[in-house]
Amino acid sequence: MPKGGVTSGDVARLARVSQSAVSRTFSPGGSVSPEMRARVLAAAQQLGYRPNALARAMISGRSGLIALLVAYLDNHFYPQVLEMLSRALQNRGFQVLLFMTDRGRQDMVVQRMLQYQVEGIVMASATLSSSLARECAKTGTPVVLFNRTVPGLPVSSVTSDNAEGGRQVGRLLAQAGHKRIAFISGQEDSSTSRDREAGFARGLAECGAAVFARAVGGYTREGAAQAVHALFGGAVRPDAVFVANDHMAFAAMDLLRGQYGLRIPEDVSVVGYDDVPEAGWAAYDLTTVAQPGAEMVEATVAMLLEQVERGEVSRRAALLPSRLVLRGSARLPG
Amino acid sequence: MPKGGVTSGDVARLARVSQSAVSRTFSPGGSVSPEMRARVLAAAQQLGYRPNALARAMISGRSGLIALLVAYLDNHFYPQVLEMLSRALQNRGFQVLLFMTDRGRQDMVVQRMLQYQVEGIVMASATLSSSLARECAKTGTPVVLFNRTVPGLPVSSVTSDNAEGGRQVGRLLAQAGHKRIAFISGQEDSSTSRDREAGFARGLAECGAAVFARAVGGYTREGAAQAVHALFGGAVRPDAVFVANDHMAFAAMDLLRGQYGLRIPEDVSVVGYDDVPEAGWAAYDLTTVAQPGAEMVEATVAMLLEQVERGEVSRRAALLPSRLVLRGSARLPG
DNA sequence: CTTCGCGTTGACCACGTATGCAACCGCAGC
DNA sequence: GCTGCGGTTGCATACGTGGTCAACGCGAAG
Repeated sequence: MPKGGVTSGDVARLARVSQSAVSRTFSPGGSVSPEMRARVLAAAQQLGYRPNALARAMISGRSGLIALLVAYLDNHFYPQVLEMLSRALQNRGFQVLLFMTDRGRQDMVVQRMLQYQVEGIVMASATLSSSLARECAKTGTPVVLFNRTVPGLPVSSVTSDNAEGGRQVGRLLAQAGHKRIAFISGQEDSSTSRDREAGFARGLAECGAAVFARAVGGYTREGAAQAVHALFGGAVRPDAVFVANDHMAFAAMDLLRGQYGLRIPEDVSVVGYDDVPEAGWAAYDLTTVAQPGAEMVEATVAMLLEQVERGEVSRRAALLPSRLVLRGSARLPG
Repeated sequence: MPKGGVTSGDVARLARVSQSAVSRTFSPGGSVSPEMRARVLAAAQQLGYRPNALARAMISGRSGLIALLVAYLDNHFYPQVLEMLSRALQNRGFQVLLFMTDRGRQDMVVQRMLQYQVEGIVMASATLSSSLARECAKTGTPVVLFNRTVPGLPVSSVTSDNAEGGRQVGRLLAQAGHKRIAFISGQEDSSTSRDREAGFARGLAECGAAVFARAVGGYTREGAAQAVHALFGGAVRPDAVFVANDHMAFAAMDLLRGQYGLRIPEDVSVVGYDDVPEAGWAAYDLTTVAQPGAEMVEATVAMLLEQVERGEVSRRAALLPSRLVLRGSARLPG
């Protein structure tokens, strides 16, 4: 029962070479003659040697670990992103250390990440306090906010153009002739929700329209349900709703059709945001704004790894274009 | 620019104590006098000291890392599991190292996990070759298969009672008076799909019925669509379908309603498996078999950590009860 | 006053690997 | 034949921490 402990020394002894030779054989760019390399590899193969990544990280100062912080996976945009991010980092030789925010203990989580000497941090659907950002900057650990911005922090961010996406939705609904256009927000303090709403209002204004009513959905199904009740429980109902993300839009559609007996889009148009896979499913067929998930992931990885390679944190922001996807849940202009 | 390098030695120098004292202060159970502990903590606070988890792992032989291997996150059962597993392990002081299977390079992935000295491995929706299983056993790394079994391997597994779940579905559909009951399988080589199908056939047989037709769905939406075409493209159509998981069932329902113009459950009953959140959404309202995700996660964590604590791998299997959830997508008996 | 014992502390080594440095070898140029 | 040089190799050290062991101080018991 060798408790997993075959070391470079063991390989060296079997191959009758020095431990340095083994190390050089497994480090790219090491100066090793072909015959020695062959002997070392043969011995390593025989013993089932595997370099200890932790020891390597200690001496080289490069752990190869990237921390990934996620708040929740209910919104299916994030599992998609998680999968793509993980694959991309894996292909570039990095490992993903996954953290789920435990509300309130967010600072603890970041401490744990730094204890593990992660080389970079990606925060998706999670906020970073300014004190934590400073702490990361002090240790030289680059941070990239995914799908979120926090002005004034020494961290980078990758987002899609939420304002422009919202604006296009506003123009679409106004030009389709809707008269009472409502908005269901996400979390009020999130930059995505604010930007989408601001763009939405601008798009409406450009067409001489304005927001008829608004309610807070908080990015949850329950919140969306309450928002729908608030907007549709009164005497005069909206004839169109822009919901801050698809996840809430599905809840809203279920409720509008099931409980309020409304037809979509005949009685009310519904537009979402994200273009998660379910938006394309026949049961919802949701008109929405597509976030360029793949491009956002690619930008995140590029931005993060560039800082890792250069060894210094910088503060950049990538803003990727979003795209309106017309489906059947909203009336079309003309 | 102190490149993140404040060590226990730095703290010791500032507090005018030995490095051992700092180590003892941060190791639970260390013999330290109150005043020394206070001085050390003050110095650590002042310098922003954070113990290096990698160095600690090297000397203690306990990395605190658990590898989590996932194949895909399209099926929303897995994001849920991922979130719960991650939270549970996090709360017990372990960190999750996430890996996505890159088809074909699965052995490489396991090698990487072992290089990082993970203390345990959870494989969800991913298979383990027998050679890899032996390699893990050799290093003393416990492995738990989640929602999958592979007989004959020296690894543990946690599943729900797929056979019993399938049996209940069989009885339900037979007793509801359906005459042409079809089945859409998942991946043919997966234990979940095989068990569900076997139980399903048994449940039907108990009521004097039998499977009318079957097709392979492969656990993907595309595969499910092809299966639906295969089953419903002919002259005589099934009047009930048991789909091996919810993810495919949604695709089937979309197609049956949209393309075949069938009403659910009046023209055809549809039953799924997993009880993912969308199954409860009004647009689908899917009768399905609930897998006890929370309990499965709890069992996985308990089983894995028990082996980690005891320091030896064992081969156990947990089989948790599943529960039929009656909703509106299938006719009821009587 | 001596001795014993307990609680605390520090010097030292180990974990497994990467790397600077010196030593070594062989070969070409003079 | 001697010198110099490029390519290899081994020795020793460092990374940051946990644990072992001996030393130390101090109070209590004899």
